[in-house]
Amino acid sequence: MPGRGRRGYGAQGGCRRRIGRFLEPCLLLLLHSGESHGYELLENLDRFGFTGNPADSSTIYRILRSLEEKRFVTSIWSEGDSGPARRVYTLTEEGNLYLNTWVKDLEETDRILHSFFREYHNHMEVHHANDGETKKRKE
Amino acid sequence: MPGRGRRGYGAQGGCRRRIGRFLEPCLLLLLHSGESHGYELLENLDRFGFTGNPADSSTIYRILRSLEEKRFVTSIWSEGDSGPARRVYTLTEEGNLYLNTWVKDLEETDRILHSFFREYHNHMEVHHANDGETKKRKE
DNA sequence: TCATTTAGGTGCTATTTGCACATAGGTGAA
DNA sequence: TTCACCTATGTGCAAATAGCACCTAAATGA
Repeated sequence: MPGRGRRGYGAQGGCRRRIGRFLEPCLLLLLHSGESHGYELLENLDRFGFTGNPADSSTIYRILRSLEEKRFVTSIWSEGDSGPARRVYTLTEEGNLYLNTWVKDLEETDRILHSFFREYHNHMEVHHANDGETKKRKE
Repeated sequence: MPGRGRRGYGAQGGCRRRIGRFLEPCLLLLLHSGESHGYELLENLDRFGFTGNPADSSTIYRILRSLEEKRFVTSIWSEGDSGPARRVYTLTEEGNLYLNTWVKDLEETDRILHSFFREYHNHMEVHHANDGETKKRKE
């Protein structure tokens, strides 16, 4: 394999395939259903089957701000009929496209994850089969 | 919901469920098959269905060192019959247990990922159905 | 001799995240 | 009316992670 230890790696930008920032697509999907604000989104994240709490509220607010910087959402302040003012976010057309690329990326992540499970179970099957043989030989 | 925006979140350590450091379980699994060194492990990572290259070599070497710090692997220098010396890693019993907890964690990640897909396809189905109705009304 | 392969590493920087904490309006009970 | 609590949005800081550029060095072969 040519010069693998040195540099290069194809200059495609490396392998960023992981579920860091996984909350981002969750928020985008929630916003696809209609505009909402941070605190409400935080509560609705429960739907995504996180065990326990999905994230710190600061993370949610920061992700929403970064989405706005990237023009994937817009926001306006809204004086509600009760409680303090809310920053209400709306998904943009670009945000919708971004959600689609996230989904494709997560499908790829899913494939990689399952190839790990395949390797794991395959190996463990053989491993345990060998265990059995060892036991047989010992008998 | 009580004081969700403030602090707390159960003090269980938050939600770290993601595939950051996903290479770690891959390396552990490879080492479960038998001792190996960094460069060889790098080549064998291909098995895990990464599209393109899995990672920078520096990442691999650093993960292996951190695994050793945590006593999940041990290493010795080995003067091979060809090429420069290699640092050969061996999985420990603790490392084996750590691999098992990784697998459980990844299975949970898989569940969360699929609950996202379920939400997504569910929502998009309804969304497109509504599109259809809108079109009908326009006709 | 000299480029290349094999092998293992360091330094720097950007990003992400969790935790603690700040701020502030609204609501209801004592 | 005071005070606790809920709703709502944020900042500051530290640790972990990862990519990229770069360094070192032995072996190999043209």
